[in-house]
Amino acid sequence: MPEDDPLAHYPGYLLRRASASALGVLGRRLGALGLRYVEASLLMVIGARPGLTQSEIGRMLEIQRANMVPIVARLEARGLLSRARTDGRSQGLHLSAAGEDLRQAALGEIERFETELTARLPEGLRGGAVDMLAALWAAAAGMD
Amino acid sequence: MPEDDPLAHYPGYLLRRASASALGVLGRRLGALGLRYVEASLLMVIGARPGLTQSEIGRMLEIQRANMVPIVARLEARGLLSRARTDGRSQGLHLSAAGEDLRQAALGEIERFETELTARLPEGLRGGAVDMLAALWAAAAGMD
DNA sequence: TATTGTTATACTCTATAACTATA
DNA sequence: TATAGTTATAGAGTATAACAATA
Repeated sequence: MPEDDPLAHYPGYLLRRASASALGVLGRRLGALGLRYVEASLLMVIGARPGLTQSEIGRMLEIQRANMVPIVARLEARGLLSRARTDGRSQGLHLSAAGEDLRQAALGEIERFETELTARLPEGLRGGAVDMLAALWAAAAGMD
Repeated sequence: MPEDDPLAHYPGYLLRRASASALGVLGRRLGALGLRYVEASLLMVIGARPGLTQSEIGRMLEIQRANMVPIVARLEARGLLSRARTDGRSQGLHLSAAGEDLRQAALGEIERFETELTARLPEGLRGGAVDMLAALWAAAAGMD
């Protein structure tokens, strides 16, 4: 955006600024539902694939086991999810009715956000954003 | 990337994952130079536009005044930059010789990173990444 | 009154090491 | 030996409120 910003031609920088800007907006909207971004992500994943353990979800979202603990505990304390032992050490996560309601509300916000973001892109770029971002993710992940 | 990730079609999510992945790689490379990402950004900006104050740089990079203080102090303590009063309350920032050397080393890493990231994109997407990211940034910033 | 630099503080996210109990 | 969940802790990044000096 600002043409006097000497970093504006670097994709890493642009990725960071675009991400911070987008997540800021979405985070504030989810905050109105009482959810942080990461909490909404968990509701989405558990809703789509009930029974996953928190370790499995952590691997999927690249959140470490230790850092999953307070996130899941917070959602459980609010009665949004329940744990079902599948194993002496594993517990599958499932949404409660309240969790499912909140998941749908969050999904509505996320889809409204996606629609609005896409609508604000120049016409020629609208169709390709998701593919480009997926490709950038794959490219960066491959550099590890 | 993972087709069993139910969030993989949302640009906000992809932006976050791509950004985290890319910045992780670049951050580790800059770390080998003894720099954090935000410190390297400051070296770039001051190198390109010497004399800017830390408040001005903060506005450019969306870092708040209060949070600029320890960043600038750290770079100054390492002898990478100096402050020149321009005003009773303002101080323009300039790179020292060591700061300029480190800036060039960091720039080399950043450009190597950019080249490698771009090379890892599918051919058809290589040319459009920067424009797409700039458009996404502008779109998200406009939603504030 | 507004701005610069600053201090203090708190919250979120992320990272590591270690423990326990199960497999 | 490896894994799931957990605890504790430290490092970053980010946010707000307030103050002194200056414009």
